[in-house]
Amino acid sequence: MNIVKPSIPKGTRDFTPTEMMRRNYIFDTIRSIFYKHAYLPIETPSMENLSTLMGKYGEEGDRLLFKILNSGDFTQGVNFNDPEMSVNKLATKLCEKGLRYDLTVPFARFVVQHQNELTFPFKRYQMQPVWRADRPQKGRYREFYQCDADIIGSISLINEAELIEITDEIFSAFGIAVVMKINNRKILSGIAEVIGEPEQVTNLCIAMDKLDKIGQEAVCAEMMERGICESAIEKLKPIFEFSGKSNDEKLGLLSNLLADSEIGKKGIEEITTVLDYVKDMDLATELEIDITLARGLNYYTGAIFEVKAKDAAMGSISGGGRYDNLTGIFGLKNMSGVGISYGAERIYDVLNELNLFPAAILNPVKALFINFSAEDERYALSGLRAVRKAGISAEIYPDHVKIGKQMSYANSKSIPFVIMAGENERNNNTYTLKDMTTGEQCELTLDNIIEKLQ
RNA sequence: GCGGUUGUAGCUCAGUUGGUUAGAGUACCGGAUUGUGGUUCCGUGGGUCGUCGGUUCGAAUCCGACCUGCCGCCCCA
Repeated sequence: MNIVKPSIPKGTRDFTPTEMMRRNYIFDTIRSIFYKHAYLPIETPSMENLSTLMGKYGEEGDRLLFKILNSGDFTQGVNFNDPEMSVNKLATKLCEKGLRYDLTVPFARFVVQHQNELTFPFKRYQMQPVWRADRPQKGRYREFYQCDADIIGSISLINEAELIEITDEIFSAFGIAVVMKINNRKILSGIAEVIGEPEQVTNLCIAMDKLDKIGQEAVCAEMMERGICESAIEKLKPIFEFSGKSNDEKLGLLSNLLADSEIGKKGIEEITTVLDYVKDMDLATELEIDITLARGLNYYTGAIFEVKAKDAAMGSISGGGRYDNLTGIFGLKNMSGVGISYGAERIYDVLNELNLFPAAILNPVKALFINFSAEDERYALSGLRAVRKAGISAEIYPDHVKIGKQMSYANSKSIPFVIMAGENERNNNTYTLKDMTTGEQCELTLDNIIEKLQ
C-alpha cells in the first residue's frame, strides 16, 4: 500500500487543543462584546455563486478568489480550442461557485435575499472562515477567520462611533494597545476633485496608501506614472505634511484644501461628527486621522477604519468602513451599511507574540482520577461522577497502567490535581487529593475535595 | 501573479573539498522506583536527508524542476 505523506494545502493550518482553547478565548471575548452591543449572529455558506463574489473586490480580489469546479461533466459545451477563450472566461464556464473572500459581500447578498424577514436597521455579527488564494506569509493565511459586526439600513454616524467603541472594548479586553486609524472616502474624493483629477480617485488612493512605506518622492513618481499631472500633485503638498499633527490640525488643513469641494466638505463634517460622538466615550484606543488610509475594497463610500497593534510587527488586525451601495448590486437600493472586521488569526499571533494569553485558559481540566485496578476503578468512577455533578471538569485515566505513567499524563496536560483511591481510601470512604504544583497530598472526604476544587 | 530564501528523527539543530553503517540535544518508550509526576541516572527504538529527475565509480552535500515554510512586491485580516 502506498503511504500518503500527511500534509495540508498551502496556507492552511491544523489547530491543537491548546491552540483551540486560545482561539475560543478570542472568539468568546469578541462574541460577548458583540452581544452587549445588540449584534445578533448569522451564518452564510462557505461557498457563494461566483457571480455574487466577482467584481466586488477590485481586479486583485478576483484573482484571489478560490473557484470551485462544477460537479458532473464540467467540460460539457466548453470549446477548449476557442482562441477567444481567456483563463477568466474559461473559469466562469467551468466554475459557478467560489469560496467566500470576506463576510461583507455575502452579508449584503443575505440582506437583500431576506429583506422581508429582517427588521431594519439590522445589526448582525458573523464569525466564520474566509479564503484567499494569496501567497502565504507570516500573519497571512489562505484560510482565516473574520469576526464581523455590521449595521445596515441606517445612515446615522452613531453607528461609526459605536464600532469605534466596540473596537476599544475588544482590544482593552485582550490587553493589546492599538492605534485605530480613521479616514473617509469622501475626503479622498474631495481631494481628487480639487486637484482636478476627479476620475483618478482609485489611482490617487493606491499611491497615497504607500506614503508611509516609500516616502513622498516615490509616491509622486508613482502618481505621475498612473497619469496624474504634475500641477495636480503640486496641490497635494499640504497633505504630505500631515504626519505628527493632531486630528484637529489635520481637519483644519483639510478644510482649507477642500473649501471648494462639496463632497470633500461632507467628508470632513462626517469625520468631525464621529469624533464628537467618541469624545464622551473615554477610550483607551488612540484615534488617528490618516488620509493615506484607502483600503483596496472598492465598495467603501464613507468612513474607513483600520486597527494596528502598537507593540507588534503585524499588518492590520482589523478593518472596516461604510458602504452605501453594496446591496444595490443585488437589487436593493438606499440601504447604507457600516461594519468592521476583526482578524482572529492575526489577533492570535499578536497575543502570542506579546504573551498576553491568560494562563487559566490552558487547561480547563481540574483533576485526574488515578485508575488503580478493576476493583478500585468503580470507586474512582463514583467519585468522578460526583465531582462532575458539582460542575468541575475532571477525568479518569481509562486504562490500568502504572501510576507513574498516569501521574506523568496529568503533568504533561497541566492538570493541577490528582485524586487517588485504592483499598485504604475505599475502606475509609475517602479520596487522596494531590496538589501537582506543591506535591502535597492529603486524604479527604469527597465533599471536602469538591470544596477545594471549586 | 513576480523576485529572493529555506527544508536532515515528533521538535530544535550538527554533518568537513562529494567518500564506509547520517549524529547530538530534547521528546517518546523501557528500567533504577509494582501507590506518586515534575528533578537525577542507565538503556531501547525511531530517518524514502521535502519530492522527482540529472551529473558521478560514489550525492544529505553539485545541477534542474516541483512542493512547503519564510522575506520583499502586489494586496490584505
